[in-house]
Amino acid sequence: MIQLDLKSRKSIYEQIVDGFKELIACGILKEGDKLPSVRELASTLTVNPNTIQKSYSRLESENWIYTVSGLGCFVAERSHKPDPAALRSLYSEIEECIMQLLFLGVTEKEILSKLQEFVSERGKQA
Amino acid sequence: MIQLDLKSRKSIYEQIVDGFKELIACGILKEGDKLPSVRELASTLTVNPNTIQKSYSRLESENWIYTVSGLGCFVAERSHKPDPAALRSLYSEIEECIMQLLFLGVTEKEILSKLQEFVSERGKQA
Amino acid sequence: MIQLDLKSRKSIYEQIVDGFKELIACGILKEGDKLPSVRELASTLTVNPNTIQKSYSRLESENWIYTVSGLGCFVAERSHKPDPAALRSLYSEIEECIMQLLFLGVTEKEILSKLQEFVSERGKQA
Amino acid sequence: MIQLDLKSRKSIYEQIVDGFKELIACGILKEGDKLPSVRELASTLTVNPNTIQKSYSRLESENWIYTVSGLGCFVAERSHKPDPAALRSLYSEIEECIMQLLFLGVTEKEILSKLQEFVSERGKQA
DNA sequence: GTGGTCTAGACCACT
DNA sequence: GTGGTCTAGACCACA
Repeated sequence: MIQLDLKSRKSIYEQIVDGFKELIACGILKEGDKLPSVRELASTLTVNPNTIQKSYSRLESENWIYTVSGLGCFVAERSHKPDPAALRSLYSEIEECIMQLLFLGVTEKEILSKLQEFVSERGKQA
Repeated sequence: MIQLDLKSRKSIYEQIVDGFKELIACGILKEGDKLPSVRELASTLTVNPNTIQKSYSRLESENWIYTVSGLGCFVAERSHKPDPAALRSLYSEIEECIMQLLFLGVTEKEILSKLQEFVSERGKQA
Repeated sequence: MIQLDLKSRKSIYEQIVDGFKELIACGILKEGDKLPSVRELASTLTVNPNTIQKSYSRLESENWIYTVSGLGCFVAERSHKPDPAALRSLYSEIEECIMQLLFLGVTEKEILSKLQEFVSERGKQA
Repeated sequence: MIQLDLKSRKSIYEQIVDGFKELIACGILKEGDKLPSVRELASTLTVNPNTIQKSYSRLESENWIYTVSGLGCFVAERSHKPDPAALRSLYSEIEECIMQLLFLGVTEKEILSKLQEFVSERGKQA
């Protein structure tokens, strides 16, 4: 379900957080679905339970999942009043990537067509 | 020239790296321009020279600048054979951001218009 | 009668405890009224009976209800010699909240008007 | 600076979080002040550094402090656009306390005078 | 069984 | 020196 890359500069818990965000955003995990238990995921990823725990509590504090203690963690409902700070941070991350693409010599046209492709592809899934 | 934000989650050295990337990508710093010396920038930003040094090494290893020992650091020429791995990584980072924006409820239209704005803005400068 | 919110950070048993405290404090449940049986409430709320049992024990230990074995749980009489330690703890909890509200930029006036509203609203019900 | 009560039902890290919130809200710690280092506080409170770390990262995610990695943690500036969810949660906590005070037999008048006292006292400090 | 907290002790990146 | 991450292993409260 989630692929870890130990060589990555991203920390393990961050990879897990981003992995779940992706699964949720893609619709593979839907509202109300149960996430694997902390211990279970820890053993499948051969990672310490504390690390999973950290990932889950981060996801919870960012409102991607909610926790029912004693039962497990579940995908939260899609917020319709997104945190503006989160949006700003996502946009600025994209902006920086675009800047670097342009510098690396990719043409405006190429970038735009690729981006449109992403948006329409993902848009369908949602 | 470069604005540091201590409250940012980004480390200082990373902010400096990204700051220079932006200056170069924007065309404010052009091919062959000399960067400030390590000591000079360190005192301007009231930052440890080691931190500046680290930023410069990183920029050099990513081929944004080159070092002439004894003279200083200079902006490298814009590559026209971009590293395909770098491109892929940039695109996938953007893709993930887009996916999250869509999940957060931003419409395809909104995203696309914002992206076009970024691209054309940056495109002019370069 | 009692609304559970699984997404709440509060544990289920705590929500039940607080729910009954509210019903009693509001006067909806009056002195001597019988609470639903453990089994009954468990099935209404689709919750494990152990959880209900725990809530009831907690309410009893805090003197909100009393148990007649074989008959059920009943609302206790309103104490007129409140435990001073309990009062102190409640006041200090309020004090801390007020302090945080002030820090968050809410004006004294706003806070006071809101508090008066709470008190008079609750006061009527009791 | 911070008093731990091991008997409290509050977890240690939560007591530390609330302790710092209080110090900041009271004005004892002002904007830009440095918090004790993780290791230092850990040894003064004879608590594991991880526990302090958790407290600090919680305070950071709630925007009470900001972190400069390699330098330390500092009190953030007072937000003027408070998180409405935070306000709601503070108000509802107060409301519940008031409800219980009323049930315990404290009169409306007593409560209100006590609350006014709190507000005006704290208001002066800020 | 679930999540949550805590300790002990290690290692890394950044300043 | 600073904070941040990770492991190993324990214990608790809740369902």
